[in-house]
Amino acid sequence: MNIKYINIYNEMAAEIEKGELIPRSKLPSENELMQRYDVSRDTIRKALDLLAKNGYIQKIKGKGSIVLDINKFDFPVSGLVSFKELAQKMEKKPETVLVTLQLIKPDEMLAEQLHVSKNDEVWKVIRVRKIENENIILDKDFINKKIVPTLTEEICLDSIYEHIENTLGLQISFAKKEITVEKATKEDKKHLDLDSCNMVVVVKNYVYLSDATLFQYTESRHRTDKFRFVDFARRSY
Amino acid sequence: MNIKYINIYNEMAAEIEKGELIPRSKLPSENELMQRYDVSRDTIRKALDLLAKNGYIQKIKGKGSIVLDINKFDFPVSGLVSFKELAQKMEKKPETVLVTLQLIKPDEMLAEQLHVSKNDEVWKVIRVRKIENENIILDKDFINKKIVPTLTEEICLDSIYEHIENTLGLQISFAKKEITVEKATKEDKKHLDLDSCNMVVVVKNYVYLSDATLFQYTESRHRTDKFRFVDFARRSY
DNA sequence: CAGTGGTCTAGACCACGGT
DNA sequence: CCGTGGTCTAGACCACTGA
Repeated sequence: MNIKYINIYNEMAAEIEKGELIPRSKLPSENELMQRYDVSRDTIRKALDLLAKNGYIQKIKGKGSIVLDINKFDFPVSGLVSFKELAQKMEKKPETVLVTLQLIKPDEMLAEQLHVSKNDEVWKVIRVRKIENENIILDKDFINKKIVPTLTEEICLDSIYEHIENTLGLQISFAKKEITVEKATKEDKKHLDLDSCNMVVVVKNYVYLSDATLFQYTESRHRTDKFRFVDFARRSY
Repeated sequence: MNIKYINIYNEMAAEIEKGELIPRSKLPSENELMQRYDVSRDTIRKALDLLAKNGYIQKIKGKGSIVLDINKFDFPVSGLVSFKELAQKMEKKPETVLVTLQLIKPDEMLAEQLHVSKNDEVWKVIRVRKIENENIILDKDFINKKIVPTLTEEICLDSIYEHIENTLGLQISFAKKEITVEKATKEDKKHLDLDSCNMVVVVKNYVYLSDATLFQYTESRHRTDKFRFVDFARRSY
């Protein structure tokens, strides 16, 4: 990227994560940062706004910006502590099993959820996520075939997102999530190692590209004891 | 507020919510909006950035901004569908029962969570939220007495937040949330109408003021069947 | 090509905190 | 009082879209 304020953001975010900028200490003032990076104040402000939005710093009028303690925060990063991150934190190797990969005609409900007609084709991908040989998460993905024409077993076992962004050059832009707790279905019981309680946490995810087209609907069904969602939220009028 | 871009944001957000700006249609261009509101482009862009951040619109380079369908989105607003909002959507009268209101000395864990010393005093507030005569949510609040010196039964039954913002003039700025599913404790069973499963959704909330001081730790324990969390998330580098 | 949004600049004035 | 961040302006150039 050749965008100055994003470069500055990334540099400063890295410094905070590495602990080079000490939590609770003051950041250099905007004027100082202007000189240090040799950019205009507006550019510095854009970088600082990004840092603030993502929970790295807090700006206080008349005083300055202070570094927040991201470790005490148990860092949110992406909102959802995804399967990969979860596995990394537990220092265990994640494993993915592909259960289903097929093209289907959507039923009425799915057609509405994906904003496609009943005659369009949709990829249906079902994967089981394992940690320490236990089946923890059941991922059900539905992807508009018009947007992603081909999908292979390798892509599904690796990362569908990477394929979309890197190979197809599409930009994932925003998503709407919904989290509920539901009774486990027969499908859940079949694929997951559930405890006696038979409840699952269901994360429904509608994912949009940068041109606002909906391209994927995902349902992620988690074992309750392994589920954790962390969120950093700023007030916004 | 006398801040132009926030006024413009509020006006446009209201138009979208009322349906005066039609979903999937194009917004006027930034140039047009500059003239319409008689402000600079930067001001318009700040308003549009806020709209984008909160899921009202999507900006597309080279094309324009389009209005997103917030109804299809089942609108997130504040992230967490709080007790009040939940009750409003169900068109039922919410009811709050105050179980505990006292000053305590924090134990080690709480002292760390609230960043206070063991000799400081902390308000402990426990409330039960009822809908249709069922006990749905158990709210446990711990508030730094240094920041909120007085707390009465009336305030707890109304809204602690309103008291803090309106009466004390403090600004709530950001929060960190964590959502997990846990086995119900004796306290949960005592106060909530649980089903056979005895699980609760636990929402832990660390709330900060605009000067980055932590002033409240809240634990909200929900009956699983009445819990729902909605989130709109934009990608941010 | 013209129009759009994205980035960047330089300068102005304000409200706030602390001296 | 000065230094801080917050708001606002005017103008410039770029990359992208679509005719």
